[in-house]
Amino acid sequence: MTSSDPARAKAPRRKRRKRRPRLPDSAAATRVEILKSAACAFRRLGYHGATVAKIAAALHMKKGNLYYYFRNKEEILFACHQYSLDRLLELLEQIEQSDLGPDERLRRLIVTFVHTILDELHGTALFLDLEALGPGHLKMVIARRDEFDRGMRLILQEGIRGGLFEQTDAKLLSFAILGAVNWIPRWYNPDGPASSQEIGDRFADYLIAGLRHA
Amino acid sequence: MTSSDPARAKAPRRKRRKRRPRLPDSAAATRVEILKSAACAFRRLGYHGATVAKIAAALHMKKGNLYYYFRNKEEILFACHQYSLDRLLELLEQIEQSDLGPDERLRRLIVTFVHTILDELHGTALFLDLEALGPGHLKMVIARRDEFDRGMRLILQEGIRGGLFEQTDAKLLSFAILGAVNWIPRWYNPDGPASSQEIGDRFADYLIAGLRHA
DNA sequence: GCTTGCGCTGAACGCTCGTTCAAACTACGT
DNA sequence: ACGTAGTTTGAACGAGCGTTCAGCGCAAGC
Repeated sequence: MTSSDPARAKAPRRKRRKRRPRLPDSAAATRVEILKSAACAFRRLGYHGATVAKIAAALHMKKGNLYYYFRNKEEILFACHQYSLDRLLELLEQIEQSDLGPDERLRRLIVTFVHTILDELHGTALFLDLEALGPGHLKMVIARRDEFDRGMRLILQEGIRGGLFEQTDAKLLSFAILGAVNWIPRWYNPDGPASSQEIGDRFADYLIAGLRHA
Repeated sequence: MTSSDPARAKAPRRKRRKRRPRLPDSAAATRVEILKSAACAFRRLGYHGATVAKIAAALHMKKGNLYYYFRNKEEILFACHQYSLDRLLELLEQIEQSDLGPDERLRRLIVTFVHTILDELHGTALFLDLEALGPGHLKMVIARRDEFDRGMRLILQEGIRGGLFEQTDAKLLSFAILGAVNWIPRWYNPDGPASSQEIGDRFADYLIAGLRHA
């Protein structure tokens, strides 16, 4: 017996949601498979360029079947973002609870960020195709993205206040770092000479060196 | 009989080109207006998300009129890339012909790059929506992009060889720099606190500082 | 006033895509 | 063997898109 269904009572906040099919647990693995295929297609072709038929074909499915697992295409995109943000915020929290110094925090953040994006998310650049999200989903994703931004900025400010880093605008710095990292999927080639570990290390070297006092 | 008759016999090399409308000179200004509107829409919505109707509406036109100036949507995208690459390669050549040192070369490249992208191209991130280009156009754009890449890498290698910059992989460095810069349009707000000049300066400070010897 | 050609429009066309759904298939408990 | 719940499919639909084109307004030249 399923225990009491939450949020069934009223929920006057939102428009009446269509009933969710309520999939069994065995479907979870397939859902993730779809997410990976979708993320890959979104990255290569953009949200509107990637058709549901292509996303399904990469898994040897027909497109109709995707609607057994997701309500629509936009929900797939949203789920991709949630999946990525889960990993990244989890990483951030780990670092915040550690007792490392600002430079070591930043290094771990960059190295693991690169590793996560390249190896686990198959090159899903973060913060992509945001405009295709519906207003409600967009708000959620932006809120969590800002949370990550803020965490990174805190590390930078900590380093600046402690005199470890040069005194500059932490906001611009964080944009520069995130830009360099988020751009990686555009040129990364898994069969190329540089491994994800190596890229993460070199990027961390470079991006942290620029912060230090001359 | 496999001779290559360039005129009309069979022309197996290229598909038969449709007649080019050959517009009068007065149309050149409107063409650029369309390019700017299109670039803006492509950036915000992606190539497939930006409809020709929206591109036209921003100029108070109807979509049919765009086909008086361009053969199709893909040609508009291609023209956007050519326009950007013209500016950027022009900038690169200016720098190469100067007698500045590697660090000053790189500074000028970054500062002017940022300024050009933000103020002149209205945030057209370079190398965007490449997958939407036809094979022929794609080849041209990639060739010119590589030319720019190579120019930047040369500056870096020059600095490394001269002992001014730390010894690392120039390719990865150039990717990091281009990523940081190309990501700017994603967060830049023209009405925000930071001007394009200021952003260019701070980015150049940071990105060059990371190269110097410790 | 008439012609000419540029700039532009409205309507129409195919085509592709997202989405729906009834039916079919599969694996398993009884 | 049968029923049932989980999963997949094929076909169909409607909307929206890129593209075409005949034709209209209009300004300049004769």
